[in-house]
Amino acid sequence: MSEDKPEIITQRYEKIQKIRERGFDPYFNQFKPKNSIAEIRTRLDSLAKEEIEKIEEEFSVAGRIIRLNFMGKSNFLGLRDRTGEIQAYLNRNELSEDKQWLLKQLDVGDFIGAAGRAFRTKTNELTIYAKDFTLITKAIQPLPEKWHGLKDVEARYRQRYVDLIANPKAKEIFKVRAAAISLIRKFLEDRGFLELETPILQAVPGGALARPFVTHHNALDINLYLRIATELHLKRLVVGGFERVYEIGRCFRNEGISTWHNPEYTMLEFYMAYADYEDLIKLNEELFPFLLNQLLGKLKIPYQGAELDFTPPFARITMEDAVAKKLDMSKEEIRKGDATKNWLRQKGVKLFESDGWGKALAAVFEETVEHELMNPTFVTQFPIEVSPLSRRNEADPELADRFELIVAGKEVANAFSELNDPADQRRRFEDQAKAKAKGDEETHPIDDDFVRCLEIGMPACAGQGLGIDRLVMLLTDSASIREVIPFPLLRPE
RNA sequence: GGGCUGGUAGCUCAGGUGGAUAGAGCAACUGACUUUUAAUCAGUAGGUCGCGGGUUCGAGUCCCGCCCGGCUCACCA
Repeated sequence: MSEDKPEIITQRYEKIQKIRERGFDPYFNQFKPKNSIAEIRTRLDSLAKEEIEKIEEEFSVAGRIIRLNFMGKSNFLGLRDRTGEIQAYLNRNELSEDKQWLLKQLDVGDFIGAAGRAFRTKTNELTIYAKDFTLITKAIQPLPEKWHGLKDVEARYRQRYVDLIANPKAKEIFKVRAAAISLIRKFLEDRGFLELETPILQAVPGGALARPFVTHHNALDINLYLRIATELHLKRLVVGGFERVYEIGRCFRNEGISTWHNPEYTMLEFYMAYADYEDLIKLNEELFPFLLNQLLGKLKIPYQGAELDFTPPFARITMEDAVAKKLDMSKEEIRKGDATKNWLRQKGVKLFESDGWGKALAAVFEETVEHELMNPTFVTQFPIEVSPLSRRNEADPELADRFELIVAGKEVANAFSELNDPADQRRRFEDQAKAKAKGDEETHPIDDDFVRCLEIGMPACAGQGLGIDRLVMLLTDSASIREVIPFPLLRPE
């Protein structure tokens, strides 16, 4: 309560003092509401004025005051709990002298409890006719302006608790997020998948190509990495006998921040024995329609001014065909690699000495085709060179039985038939090490235990990673990943 | 890191070419009001104009540097 605080804050602290002096507790915790607001609305919303007046039952609600209309003896308070909003009515003449005084101390943002019969006002608004009220929590900070809300993007993320109160859309996004994750669990568990948790702190950060965060364990005096993927541990569980296993968990990548990248993000990975990547294509064509129907009730959804059509089957194209068509190159030219590398050099894309035709193809794809694919599209048959954990295509060992699901120009899922030949896996790791030695900054580290694990024997298997945050962006028409993460990473204040 | 763009009251925003005490709405404070719901009416108060320099008789406004954002490119799942 120093002099430099805004006047309004000082006033509120003084108010709290006065409330205490008058014998009220500004942080009272013994009010137990009997009813949720949604429950009351479900019962009474459809009833007419006369029908409601016949109901003698008293309802008791608690919530945050989101609106105050005090007009002399008649006082209306808009209340919001986790389930909805309802209005309470208080007549000053029916309150004790102390409560009349306390009523005048209330501000938007406070929590109160109130009980009474229901009625409809003359404007037909369902209202709780409260004969008394209880102050539950006094708020100090005023809430943002009532009809513009909190607009300042930085303030919205830094003080998400205010954003959630002031902007209904923000709250809605996180409800959709929670519902989507819940439905994904149901979808997988209905198909016999088991959810297990694998280490976040890892000695070897594998399962993807990305720069990790480093941390240190004091007792063991070793450096550990925050996981960049769950892949290798989940496959270890498949080897151990969990033939259908998944994890929804946080992954961490020490890379740039953008509207599609947050340093920590949530990924679903699942692995399915006796399946191949074609089976996963079918599974995705069930999963996405399931989610969309449950959450939005339709398969064509708006996204940033465009329309995304999730009606299965989704489009399919091989990476080579896509690039060959886009740049008017023959597949033979792509396999030689010179044409794609030249194209990349012309575009100013950095190439490493170790890069082969596969890296070049993948880079060209990302430069040209990827961002143009709006409707969900399976891009299949990735080069082995960029797929160190994927099974080789039987007909063409230069390619992996792999696909990425691209939506709105962004990768939403990545899946493949899993490599389970330990000798091949060791060679792939060694190739990665060679590329690293030649200067490639992003390679997969050698994981000897994982090779040993494959020697124990992993059944034929397919697995997939799916970015939950990006999925929620699509479901909620959000332009930035920060909108769908409650507390996105920001520079400290 | 580059480009563009922003930071003015608790919140949302105004403040051509530099000019006198920096404005509005909401929120707040005082009062009126027995069915309001963007309540209304009368009155009051609230500001290191992101920070630091500079130019000028005079800077919210112009110049330089810095801090913190947003979009975008680069980088990257």
